[in-house]
Amino acid sequence: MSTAAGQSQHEAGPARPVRRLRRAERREQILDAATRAFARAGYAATGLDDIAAEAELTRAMLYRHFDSKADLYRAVLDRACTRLAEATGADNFDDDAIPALLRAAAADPDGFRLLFRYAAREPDFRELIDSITAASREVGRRNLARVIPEGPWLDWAANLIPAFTLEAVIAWLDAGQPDSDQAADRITAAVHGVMAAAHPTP
Amino acid sequence: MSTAAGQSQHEAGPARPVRRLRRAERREQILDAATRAFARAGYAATGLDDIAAEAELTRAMLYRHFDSKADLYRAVLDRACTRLAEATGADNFDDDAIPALLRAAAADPDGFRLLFRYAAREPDFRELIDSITAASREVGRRNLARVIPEGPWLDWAANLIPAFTLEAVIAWLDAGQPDSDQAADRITAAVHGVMAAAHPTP
DNA sequence: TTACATGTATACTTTGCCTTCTACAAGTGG
DNA sequence: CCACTTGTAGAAGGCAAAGTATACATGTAA
Repeated sequence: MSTAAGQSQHEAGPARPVRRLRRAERREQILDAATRAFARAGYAATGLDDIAAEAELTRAMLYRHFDSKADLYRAVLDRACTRLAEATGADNFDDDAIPALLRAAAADPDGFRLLFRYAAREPDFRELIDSITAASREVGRRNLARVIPEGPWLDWAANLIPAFTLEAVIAWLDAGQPDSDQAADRITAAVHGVMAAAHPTP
Repeated sequence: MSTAAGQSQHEAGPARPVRRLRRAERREQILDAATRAFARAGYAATGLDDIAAEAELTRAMLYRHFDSKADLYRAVLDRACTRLAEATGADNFDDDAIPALLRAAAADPDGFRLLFRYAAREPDFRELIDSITAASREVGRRNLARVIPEGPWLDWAANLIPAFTLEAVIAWLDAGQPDSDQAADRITAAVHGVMAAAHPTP
């Protein structure tokens, strides 16, 4: 029976026809799946089996596209960083900064969450997004330095405001991305509120 | 030479006299060290060797006090939760909530950071602090429900405000814990700023 | 001084998961 | 038809870190 005419896999069900993709497309599809999988639990807590399952492939295929788990993760993070940079543009924190962030987050929610909820806290990979976070902190600090004197409170505000902005964007994703124009207004207002509170005294 | 009269350890240096503690105290000291070690990189990225080194003990001793790495981690988190609950009191988010949070964070900075920077994102242990975060979200939601209509924006604000408060406290720890009274004022003001921004229209 | 709790030191086993390898099946294009 | 690519299936291999075991040293208290 089983050795008769070679049936595809395990003779289960109506024999799904096996999706074939060309190399470059499969690579992208794997990156998509890996982004989703990693975004659920971070690097360490995500096994290659989870990723393979998410991509509906075997583990072996992952190794035909990436040298190692770390390599795959780096590729995922790199792509997410690139997309983020593209979607936000080289905009140096002018008034369009927050709408740009929202666009970026909406364009790649899993990548966004992965970058800022997990990768930012993973010692081995933090460096990959440090350029971004360091830049935003620096810009924030320069803006704040006009109204807050040098000292621990400036440090506090300069760290807090970018972190808060990201939290607000992620909370917006979690809330189902309602009305992005309104979201931009609310987040902008909230950031101003935090900045006002960061002042020493009125 | 080396086999002469049994010298304590490896004949290195002036033979540190070996700190002996009674079981309960050693346990606490291990929990302290483990809290510091885990607070640097989270559960997965911290080895038992890191903890042993931090505690200035051998790995073997860790197993005389805890059954496993997971058991040790749970003990660390439990203690941090307990301390947090004690330091904040059962105060249901009245005006003293933020000063209480600052007191708690100052009393156990490593535990505080560990709970909210790492444990909150670790699938296997998230449950241990969920009672806390869920409660704070719920209280926040009830307060907000008076000024924000039911819907995604209420969800957004109810998630964001507790997260923001914690970020603000951690940023205060990172900034060197300057003047906790002023910190309470600024964070309270900032929270109000965020709440104001969360309203639909002025 | 004897018994025990606390500690060091180090070698060993186990386990989980990444990683590699082999064998085979089936679409695709020249 | 044939070479090539893309795919499955599953068995080993290998390694790092968790966990176990044994032997010995030394304060402390009955």
